[in-house]
Amino acid sequence: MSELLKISLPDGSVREVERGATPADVAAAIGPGLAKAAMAAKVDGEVRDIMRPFDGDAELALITSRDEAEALELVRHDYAHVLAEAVQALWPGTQITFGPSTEDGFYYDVMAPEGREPFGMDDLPAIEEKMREIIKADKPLRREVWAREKLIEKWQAEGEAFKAEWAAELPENEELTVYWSGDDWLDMCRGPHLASTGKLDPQAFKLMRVAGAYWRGDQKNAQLTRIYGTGWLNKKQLNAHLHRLEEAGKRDHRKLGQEMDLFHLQPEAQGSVFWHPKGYMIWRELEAYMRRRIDEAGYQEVKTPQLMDARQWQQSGHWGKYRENMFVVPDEIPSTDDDAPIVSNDADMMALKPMNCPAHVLIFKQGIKSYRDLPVLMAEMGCCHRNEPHGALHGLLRVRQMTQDDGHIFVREDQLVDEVRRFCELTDRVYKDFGFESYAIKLALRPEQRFGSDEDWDKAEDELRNAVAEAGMATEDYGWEELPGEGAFYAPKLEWHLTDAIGRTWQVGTIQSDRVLPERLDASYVGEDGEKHRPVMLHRAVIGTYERFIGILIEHYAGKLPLWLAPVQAVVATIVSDADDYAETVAAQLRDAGIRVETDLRNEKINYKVREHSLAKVPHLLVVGKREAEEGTIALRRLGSDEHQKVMPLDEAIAMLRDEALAPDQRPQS
RNA sequence: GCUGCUGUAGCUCAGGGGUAGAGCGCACCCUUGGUAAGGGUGAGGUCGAGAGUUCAAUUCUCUCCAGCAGCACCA
Repeated sequence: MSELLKISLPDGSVREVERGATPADVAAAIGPGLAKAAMAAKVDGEVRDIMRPFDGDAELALITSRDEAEALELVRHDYAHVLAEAVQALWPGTQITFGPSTEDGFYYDVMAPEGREPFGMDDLPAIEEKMREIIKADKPLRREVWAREKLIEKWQAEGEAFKAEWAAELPENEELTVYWSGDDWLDMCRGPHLASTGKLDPQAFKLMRVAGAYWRGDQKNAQLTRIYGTGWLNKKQLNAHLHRLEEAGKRDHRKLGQEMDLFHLQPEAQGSVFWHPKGYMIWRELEAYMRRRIDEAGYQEVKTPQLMDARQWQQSGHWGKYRENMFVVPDEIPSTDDDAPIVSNDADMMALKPMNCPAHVLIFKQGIKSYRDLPVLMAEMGCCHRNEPHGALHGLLRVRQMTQDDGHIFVREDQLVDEVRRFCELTDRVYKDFGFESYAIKLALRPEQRFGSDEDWDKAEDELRNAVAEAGMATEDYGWEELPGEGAFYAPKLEWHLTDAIGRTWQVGTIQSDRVLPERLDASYVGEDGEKHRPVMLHRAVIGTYERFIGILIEHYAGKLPLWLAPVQAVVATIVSDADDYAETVAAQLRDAGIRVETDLRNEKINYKVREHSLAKVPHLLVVGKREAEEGTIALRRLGSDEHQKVMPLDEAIAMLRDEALAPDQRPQS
């Protein structure tokens, strides 16, 4: 057997190296520049330490900072380890658990020593300082394979209960590795890592915040302190990231909602929105648009009760599986006697609806349905209440009173896939109308807590999978992914996700195929054979809820809503008070043409008015002075336009604005 | 719900054991100005709520409430 190994490089060349050689040796043989730049190695497609010897002949690609995705992943993982080492150096007795890289940085979950409070923001500067020390010490990171028993023993001896538990539970066939940092600290880790801590840039990371996180993501377990950081290849990248965060903060719908006077929230109605006139105008336009879209798609709109008796919710199954999230109301006249309880202990219960589905089944059940009547497409702008945990509430994106663009499609088995596919097309059309060029579709599979047989779930999951495939959307372009355990208790879900200003994704659209509820509420139709059959019920929403969707729209457009959605579409601003009468005329004519217009006749300079309305994100500013009043023109200034103004006859301006203010579905097809 | 941070004028924020400040906004006055802040005067605050320590608390301590970030949960 030859002692020389054949290492093929990306350029096709092959180098021979001694057994025991490492990718670092190859890099050094190629040139000192590469030796310095090489961070890790891709050996037969697997990213490995640059100091780890080859196992045999291999294909090798060296990873440098030019392979940005891989390089970032490596440094972030290393920052996480340095973070853990720093925390233990500062506070001996701290337990360490788990610390991966993330989208833009890293975190490490730790448990403060017994008797010490969880780490807080005040501790971060000291940790950062210690991390810099460790980086500057340029400690070699050395990989070793350990026997499981030895590893568990070590963790137990050091009081690392979490690590010990984890080491014991790693799969039998997995090789357990540790990484030494210098000679005095080690962590159990699969790797890979850089050759030494000194490869990190001490100025390219920043600890961002601390938060609680449950051990293994389970609320029943101990809560650890998660220390988050952002980490980059160099300081320039770090600063660019911090700048991006700042910019994203400016798009926050809560901030814009206040600045633009769209809505507010207050403690007396936690999680429920006070829509101001301007914010509600967006809602009205959105609702009108959705009505046109669902009319066109063949839905019939209904309206169903807010309050229903607990018995109804018991029958639908919500009482058993969803009660924690429901607002329950006693069905009793409240006592006005100061000495008596407001309601008796055994009052009958009602509940505000958390979903519209049971009520829609009740409508479906009125009268007898023939197989010819199916599919029945029922829609409701359904206002629902869900008793969400306080910590979950988030502006418009997570509320307790929400209005869904809900709908239920009752189908025969043979119609199911086709209807799901049609729905995929509807969502695509709607999202594109709002300029969402990319979104993600995910399939949430059966959860642990569920109704129905495994066969039904197999079938339901397959149907959704197939429908998306038929629509051509089960691809990477659509972020296609399956999420085990994430489905609703009654059905698997297809989910459509959009992204907010700082990159968090939110579910908006969904469709779920459900055989449970029609069964529980005994919905049926008469088939061709004259027998009773169960319809399948598709629960679906396109924009999800008006609250969330408007929140996402505000962030998506950074407040600069397209003309058709803008609450104030135009402002007529005067330069001199002599033009006041003319400005009123202009505004009146625009109003007659259906444009939402305001006048600004204040005793202020035009500069001031331009600035103010620009900041208020009014799409069009119509400036009128003496000249325009005499000539019957206006000077139009568009928000965000480079050209300053365009003087045009009033008629022309009105016709133009009227055309531009049409919703996407009302525009002539080009 | 859990962990951490925060709560001072309509908004953004400074301050600090002895009853409170700025800028913007608002009101009034002067100014009629041609495309991103003209000038002046003035009004406006139980310093999130409650309790404790103190001669004295907006400031220190505790409890609660709310907001923010994350976790868990979810549209």
